Amino acid sequence: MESNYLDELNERQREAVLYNDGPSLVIAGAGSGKTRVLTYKIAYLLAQGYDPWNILALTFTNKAAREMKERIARQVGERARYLWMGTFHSIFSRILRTESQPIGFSPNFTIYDSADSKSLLKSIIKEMQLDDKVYKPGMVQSRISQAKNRLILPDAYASDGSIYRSDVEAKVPAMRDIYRRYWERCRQSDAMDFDDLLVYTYILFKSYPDICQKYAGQFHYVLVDEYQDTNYAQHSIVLQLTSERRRVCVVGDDAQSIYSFRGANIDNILKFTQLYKDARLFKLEQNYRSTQTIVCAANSLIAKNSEQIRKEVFSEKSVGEPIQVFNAYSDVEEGDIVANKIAQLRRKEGYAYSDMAVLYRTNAQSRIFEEALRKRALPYKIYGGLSFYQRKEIKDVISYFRLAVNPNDEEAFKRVLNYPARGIGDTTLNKLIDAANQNNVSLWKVLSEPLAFGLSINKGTHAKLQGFRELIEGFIQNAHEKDAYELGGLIVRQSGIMNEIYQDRTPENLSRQENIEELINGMHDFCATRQEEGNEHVMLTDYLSEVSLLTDQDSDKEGDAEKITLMTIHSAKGLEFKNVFVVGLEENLFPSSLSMNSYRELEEERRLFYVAITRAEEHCYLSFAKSRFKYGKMEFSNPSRFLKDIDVRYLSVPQAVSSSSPQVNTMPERPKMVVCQPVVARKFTKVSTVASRPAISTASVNGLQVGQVIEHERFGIGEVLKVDGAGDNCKATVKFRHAGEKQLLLKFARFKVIG
DNA sequence: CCGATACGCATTTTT
DNA sequence: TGCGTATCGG
Repeated sequence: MESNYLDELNERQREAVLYNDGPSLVIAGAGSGKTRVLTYKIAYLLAQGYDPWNILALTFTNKAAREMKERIARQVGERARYLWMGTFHSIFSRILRTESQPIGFSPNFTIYDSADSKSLLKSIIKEMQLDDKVYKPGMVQSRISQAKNRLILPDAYASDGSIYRSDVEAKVPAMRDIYRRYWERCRQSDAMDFDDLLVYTYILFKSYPDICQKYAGQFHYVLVDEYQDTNYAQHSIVLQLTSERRRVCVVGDDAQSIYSFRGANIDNILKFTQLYKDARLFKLEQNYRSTQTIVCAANSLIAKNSEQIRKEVFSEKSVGEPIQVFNAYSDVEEGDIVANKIAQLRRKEGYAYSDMAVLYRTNAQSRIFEEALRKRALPYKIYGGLSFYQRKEIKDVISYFRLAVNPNDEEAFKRVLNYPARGIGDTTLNKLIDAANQNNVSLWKVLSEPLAFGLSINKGTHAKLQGFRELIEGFIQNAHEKDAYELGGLIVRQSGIMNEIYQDRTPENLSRQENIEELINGMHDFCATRQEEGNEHVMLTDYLSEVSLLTDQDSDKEGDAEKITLMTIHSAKGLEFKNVFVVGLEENLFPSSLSMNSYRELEEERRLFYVAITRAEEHCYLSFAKSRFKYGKMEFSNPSRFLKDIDVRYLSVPQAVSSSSPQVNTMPERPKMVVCQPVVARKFTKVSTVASRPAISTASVNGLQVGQVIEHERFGIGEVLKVDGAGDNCKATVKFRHAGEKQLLLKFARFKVIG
């Protein structure tokens, strides 16, 4: 049994798995079987007599944790269930909920997502009467996040001269005050943001050595995946937990460090070896994923970076074909080339759609490829965009849940105080906030004892506020008695959200209803699973603590089986596809003055490109467009400088891209489109309307009727469900075969009626 | 307090 | 260009 899986490893991998006498660092090149090493190592530890609850394995995504757990379960069965395996954030939140008391939180503390913390910062900036044009909430948020990632607390932040100087230089001297206020407000609300989960874990272990001892004692072996993506806070906690026992293995690849903007620090890998001087270093250099050409091309690119741990990744797979570079004239043509190539790969070489991925730098770049694929009726799925849990109706419902568990939660409170509308407006809310700030208490406390906190409001408002208080109090009562699923349904009904949304059946409302139903169904599944695992009562708080750390990257939606994947390079990390298209490789994708100013960023950009290429198993295609529309204007650009960093021997280039790229200084002549005939679109200019009845007059050439089938230039073929509005505001709701339901503003829509 | 219009701002983002 | 937020008027 034991030798059986060790045989499946190469020599390097086996060494890394078997060495467990002290700290170790595994540098795992792209596609070198990193996850395999981690899973086998854990299986090996279990076989060696470690108990699963004594092993802590930290990952960055829920998905990675889940996959690894499944793979281990295949090796060792039931015991895998008792491993401490999860994301940094989920493991630490679990610890923090158990140990919440000493750091002054309740076990039910709320986790603010970034929208919550941004909204809190916004109101703090407003209250401090600072200009939000200067103190941009997003910027303030990222500065605070950076500080937290470096474990700099408000006091240290305020007293640090160099930080203050840099804030003054950035014209934001009040940063330290905002930070302190933000920090206090979160505590007031019994809430932590994502960074706090790390910060407070660190504080907890630092201030209470006995608690640190408890966990350091429990975790006989600690493993960390994707170590190159850890920030200083995560790195420090790993040290707190392992410095005594020194049984720790971190796995990562410095060449794939692409999250520095989130505080990830490539130096952590180097720091690790400095702090654990005796750490054994293992390098996994055999790539099992890609052809030799792809591996060599990727190597030649990354060799240009100066900050790296030297390694020579190699492949013993076939040589493979050169990486093909597509040199398109326009963005539309780029889309056409890619879509045609995909169709060809499927037709001539028998690849499945799920074997192909289109990777781009930013989500905004997806559109042109969507259109090209849709035009050819090629099925695709697109990652990114608004997550399920970010949708308005879901956030509303969850806010009620959050209040039921923690009424001090300020962001949830503000969100639903007047949703559904109950006549409590901004004026009243501001009075509440003022009173709360005056007395350093939460909004809920003010609401509970308005007189004690000197809230001056009229009788009607008072009654409305008390109505809201009673509503929430009822939920709190029920939260102790009912299980999550039951309570969820009750809250959706009693809060009035149901009424609000089931009022009319506009398409938006319909989809909201579906979303809320999906959420409630999800709660049902959650309760059922937990009950199977032996938990008798699954409380709302259990559900919330899980759901607030969930992103919908985690849930694979139905029907993703046979589809082309469109996603950003960042979210493609850890995945692999037979054929990969790396698109939109222009030089001036971003204004170079804003970003790309430091050498480090340049190197990271190269690593990003490296990650993109190494997703490919068999074919890799690179493409760029010399001209594209950006913000409605035509823009011209040269191919990315990083293209030139790849050794030409591995490229198949239509023109001289690699050695001397064509300089585009003048308008290039646009060639005739040969690849694809554009859909003939007729522009709607005038729409005649019948007064008072929101419909377009019939029969005229420009008229659009319910039931008609149209072909839209971007969305393809669809059926008209509804037409309303007048004049320039005339809108049509159309259900498209591939794009779903869309609202079209007829003034701008370009389509033709085909039936 | 809600709707309609006006303005301004556009990276990547595992948690 | 196209969306998300700010502001004004009913």
